Amino acid sequence: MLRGEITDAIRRAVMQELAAVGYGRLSIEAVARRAGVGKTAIYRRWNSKLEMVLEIVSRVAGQSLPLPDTGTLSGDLEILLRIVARALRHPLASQIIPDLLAEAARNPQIAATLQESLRVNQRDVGALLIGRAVDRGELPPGIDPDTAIDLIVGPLYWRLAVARTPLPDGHLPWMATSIATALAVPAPGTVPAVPVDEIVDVALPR
Amino acid sequence: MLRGEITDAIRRAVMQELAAVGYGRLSIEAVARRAGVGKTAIYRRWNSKLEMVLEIVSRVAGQSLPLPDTGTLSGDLEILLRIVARALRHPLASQIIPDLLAEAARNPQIAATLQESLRVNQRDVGALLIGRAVDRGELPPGIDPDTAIDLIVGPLYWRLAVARTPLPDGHLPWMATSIATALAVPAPGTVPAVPVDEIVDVALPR
DNA sequence: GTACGTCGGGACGCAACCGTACCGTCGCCG
DNA sequence: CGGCGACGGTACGGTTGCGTCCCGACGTAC
Repeated sequence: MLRGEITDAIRRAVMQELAAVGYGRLSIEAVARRAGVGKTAIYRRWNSKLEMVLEIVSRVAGQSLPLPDTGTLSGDLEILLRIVARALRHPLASQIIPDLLAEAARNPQIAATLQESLRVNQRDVGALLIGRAVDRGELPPGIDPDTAIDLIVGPLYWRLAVARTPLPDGHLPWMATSIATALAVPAPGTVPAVPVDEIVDVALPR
Repeated sequence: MLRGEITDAIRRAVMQELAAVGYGRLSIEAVARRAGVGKTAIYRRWNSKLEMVLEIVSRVAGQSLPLPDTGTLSGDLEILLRIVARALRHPLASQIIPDLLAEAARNPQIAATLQESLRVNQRDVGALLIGRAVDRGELPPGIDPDTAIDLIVGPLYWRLAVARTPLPDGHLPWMATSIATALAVPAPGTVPAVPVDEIVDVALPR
């Protein structure tokens, strides 16, 4: 019988170590040291560093969140933004999430796990919000959920997890309405307004 | 006299190694191996792994890009988005950028360097675009450059560097106009009365 | 009270890398 | 043509981590 308190201590230590040094430099010995635990206790539970991290992280990330219907798209968006903002402000999460996402770019297993526990969830949330808005007549039908998620999560993620600039008070409601406005922009005509290919070529030579 | 060809080979190897294993696991020996070079040649040029990476990366990232005036905000945005999209699609850059940004969250030196070579540049670009748009009457004055950057770069960065989902054809023009629309959403509370000084500051960034 | 299994701790051989030092070679500059 | 210096290569001692094994100490269930 593995003792649950020990397992919890290891889990906690992995999250802290992950935040402190990242996945790349995470070592089993450091985790054991931080948890006040023998290496044996870890190897008794997981077979490898990858397996351990994936199990622990996906357990945390896999929780689905309730999204109440506020009656307006921008209201729904504001709630979602608040949830995301709170998550991204968490000292551990704000370090671990970008780190693992970067690692996912080179490790298919991590990518698959995050895909499953994060992205699928997200996509459903996006589809839900849009579905409601379409039903209310706030948005035209036919919006791509992926595109919507880009607009909704992208700016906030950039601000909090990449630029790491603090958010002014009362910023989220503005962001919500401004995203709602952007989502309502209809798909473009076939011809782009400006021929820019040559300019781009000049700016970034091959 | 250090031989420039050797320096170039090392630079190239560092970028490749950075993309392959990330900063955390980057080792001098692996760089030397990949570059076909002795460790001596590396230590003769830089004192540490951090110093080496910072010098090489900031040299690449520090280039400022010309942003022609297309006559409309969405046109300007589309050019900027194309440039960013091309950069984020570059196989090396798309791995290195998220990795270093994640690392920056825990290493102040990396954060400072990236801040200087990337973010400052970006902020100026944002201020430039907005300034033009305000002059044309496309946007109300008083928009925060940081906020604008969030909306402009966030969705695309999320899509290409985080979610890593391919971009549908003709997506960027839509994204540009939809971002332009979002930027025009007035901030809650402070719509009309903006001091002239701020307008000038936004329109003509120093 | 006895037996079993987990516990922390320590030691193992192996591998990778650090940063330095010392080679003999080779190419450039004077 | 001679010398200086950067070159690749190799070896060094030291550190860190791997994954495994064994130990004596608990504690719990029976």
